[in-house]
Amino acid sequence: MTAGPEAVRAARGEWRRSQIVDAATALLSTQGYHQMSVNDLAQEAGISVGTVYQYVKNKEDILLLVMRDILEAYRHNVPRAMEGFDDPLDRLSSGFGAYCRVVDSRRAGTILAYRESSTLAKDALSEMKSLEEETTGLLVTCLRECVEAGILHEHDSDTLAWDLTMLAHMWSLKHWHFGSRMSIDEYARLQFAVVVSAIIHQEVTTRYEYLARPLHRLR
Amino acid sequence: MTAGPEAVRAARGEWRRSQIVDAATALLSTQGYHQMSVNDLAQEAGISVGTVYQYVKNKEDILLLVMRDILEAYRHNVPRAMEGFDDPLDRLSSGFGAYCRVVDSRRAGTILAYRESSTLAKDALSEMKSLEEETTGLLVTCLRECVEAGILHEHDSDTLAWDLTMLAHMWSLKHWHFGSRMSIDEYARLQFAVVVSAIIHQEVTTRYEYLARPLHRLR
Amino acid sequence: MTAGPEAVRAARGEWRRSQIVDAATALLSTQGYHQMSVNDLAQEAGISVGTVYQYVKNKEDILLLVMRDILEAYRHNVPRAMEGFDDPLDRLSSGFGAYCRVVDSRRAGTILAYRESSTLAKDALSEMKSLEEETTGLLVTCLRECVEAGILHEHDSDTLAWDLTMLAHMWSLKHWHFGSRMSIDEYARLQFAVVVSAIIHQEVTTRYEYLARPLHRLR
Amino acid sequence: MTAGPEAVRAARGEWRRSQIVDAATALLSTQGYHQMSVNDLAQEAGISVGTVYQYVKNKEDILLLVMRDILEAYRHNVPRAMEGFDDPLDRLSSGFGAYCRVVDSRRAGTILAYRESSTLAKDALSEMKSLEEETTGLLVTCLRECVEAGILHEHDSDTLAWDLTMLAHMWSLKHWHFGSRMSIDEYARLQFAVVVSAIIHQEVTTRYEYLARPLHRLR
DNA sequence: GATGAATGAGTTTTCATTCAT
DNA sequence: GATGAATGAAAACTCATTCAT
Repeated sequence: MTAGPEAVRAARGEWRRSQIVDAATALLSTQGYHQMSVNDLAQEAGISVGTVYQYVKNKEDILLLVMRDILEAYRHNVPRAMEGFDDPLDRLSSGFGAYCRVVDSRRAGTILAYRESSTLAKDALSEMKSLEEETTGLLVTCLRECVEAGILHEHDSDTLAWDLTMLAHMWSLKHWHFGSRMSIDEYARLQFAVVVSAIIHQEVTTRYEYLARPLHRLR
Repeated sequence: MTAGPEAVRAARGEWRRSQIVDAATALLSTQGYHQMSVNDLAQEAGISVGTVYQYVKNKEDILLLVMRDILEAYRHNVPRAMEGFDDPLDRLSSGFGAYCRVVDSRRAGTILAYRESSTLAKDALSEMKSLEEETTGLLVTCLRECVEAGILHEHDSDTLAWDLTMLAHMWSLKHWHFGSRMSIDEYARLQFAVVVSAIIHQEVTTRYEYLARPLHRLR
Repeated sequence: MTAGPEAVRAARGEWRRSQIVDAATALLSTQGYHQMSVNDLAQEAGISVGTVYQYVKNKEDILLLVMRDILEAYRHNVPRAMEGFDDPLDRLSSGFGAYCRVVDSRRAGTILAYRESSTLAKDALSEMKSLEEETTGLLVTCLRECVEAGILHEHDSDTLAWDLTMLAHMWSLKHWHFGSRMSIDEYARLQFAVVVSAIIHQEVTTRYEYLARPLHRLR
Repeated sequence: MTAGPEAVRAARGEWRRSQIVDAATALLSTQGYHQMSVNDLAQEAGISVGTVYQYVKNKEDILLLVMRDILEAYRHNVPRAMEGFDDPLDRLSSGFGAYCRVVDSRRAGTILAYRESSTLAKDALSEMKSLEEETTGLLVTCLRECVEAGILHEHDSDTLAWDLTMLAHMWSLKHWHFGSRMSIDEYARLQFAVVVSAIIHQEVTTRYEYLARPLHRLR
């Protein structure tokens, strides 16, 4: 069962592109996008400039590849982590935890997304935004379900979903502060508790203590 | 009482530098630091390139000037807003509000700080970090005082202070989302409530309802 | 009578080279030599770059092939058109007509010869020049025969032969002007009349009216 | 009477641009446009690349400058040479002579116009064409006046004007042939005679023998 | 002190050519 | 013989910085 030549080509393309993404991520974490020359990138990736341009349209395309890689990781891991939970707050917690773990696994890339999104052309930027909104949308939905289930108070779900997202990103953005003080799982649990305890119904706090235990009892 | 020639020089320097900061801020809000050429900047400022370089060592120096301008605004406005309150939670609320208003008044600059910090040289970067920590430190102190006063539960004050800072910055970072939905004052009040209601003592909620009213009653 | 393997190889070579010339001619008519990449050429020819380089030393070689193709067409068609005429002016007219028709059939190539001759290396250039002089030489000879036959006045045959050549090329070079106004045969007849009527003996004008009818009676 | 700073700037611009045109003409006469790198050009002109780009938008702009220089020379010299003649055939002769002398003075540029016109963008090309047509138009008008004055037979003035133009250009295009055999003035007289004697009225040939002496009596 | 023309190192991108499969 | 991915030298162009006026 031999694969056709297009399959081979596609596979090589994937491989090359991942080489490029890896090298770019490595370089971009220590320097800015503008500081990184394509020649440097090629060297880091162990290939020639010409080869880079065989798999990438522009330098901007490299950025796009890196950012798409992160956003795709969200899009893949977050929904998967939310499957199989009947309780909406459990679901939310699991989703947020997954989100944080993706952030942790691509810290450089997350920072990049903040730093360089203005570099992207109009349509690339809106592609990125809609990918981001897709994942945030899952959190919004889940928050609404918690309200319907009587777990959380009526509130501005949009804002709180963005708060969760932002606090997850903060793990990257302020990693120089948090990295040495706690693990990503502790961080996720802590920040989840901050947001949720602000809106949880008094009556169910005990039931969900394992998720959103009052902060003063977390440690 | 004539000022010496050095005083004249210093004053002119101040003036020129503020011209430069203003022009840079204007340009940087629509384009990145790397997209902004020093020629553009000079034109925007209405002076010549040569003059720019008379008051600035580098292009990086311009960035530094702009960022320092913001951080100085924090350093000046936040403490001033915290003066004259006996109650530590009132003080915290007022400080956070001031912080948010500075963020609002220099939205472009705030984004800049995230985008371009990697551009800065080592020592410039740590100067910026220590300026930022100085202001965050005020919030940390205040949170501790709230704990001592029995208003807030014992908690990780560092983390929560950074949460407050981060959520303030979020007004800039996600302004495309929030800008059209609420005013900066509503935003400040909302986010303050989120963080504080997570750790406020049950017994004092009523007393501080004007500050940290449960979210479901905020609107 | 089986052909030896070298014969097979030579035949394949011919075929490949003609593929290349055809593709090159097609591309060169819409874009310049420098704008045409060897990859484009290979694609147009339906073969791979590697194969192109198996039958061609350089990119310049491709240019040479195309130009040689035109000059060979002159070398082949012009003498053939001049065969079988007793009268030297008839012969000249037929030769010039054939020359014009070759120009018309390879308009792109003719322009190319003007555009890109500076691209050719020294020896390639002189090869081209001597091929061109070979054909022009036929016209020179014929003009001289006309003089000997008492049809044309004594004149500078070299110059007039080049005039004829140049005016033939002009059909390509200014095709945007002439293309829509007359056919190639009308054009050939017109220009032939211009040159010949300048030197024809008064006494024979009537005899040759079918060839070099005074311009004012041409239409 | 001091000139304003804009005047100074404009003058410098003129000077720089003429430096660039001169250097470009020199290089382009020995190599093609594509072979000429902007770095080479700058070196030849004795200035830096940066300076070149301060006075020129693109590399294509350089080509444009060179070609415009020639076409402007036609536009200036040809009408001037045609002034002050009552007789239209005298006028035509003088205009053609001037045209040929411009060709001679910018031989490299004339070849360039043939070689590189396809390199120009659409609108630049049509600017060039209309400049060329402007000058050719003068010849067309003059030919028509000769017809009206009963000097020349009714004929296709457009075609003959282009023939004159083409034959003038030929002095550049085939200079390797003609350059060593005659002067530009002899050449102009010869080619003028070729074209005109094809259409001159029998009755006036004697009158204009100084202009269009039958070719067999030219030498 | 102010100006802005000049500089040239450095960046992105292309493409002729090679060579392992 | 045929393929086409890989190469890297070379080109156009930019822009931070300097310095003569």
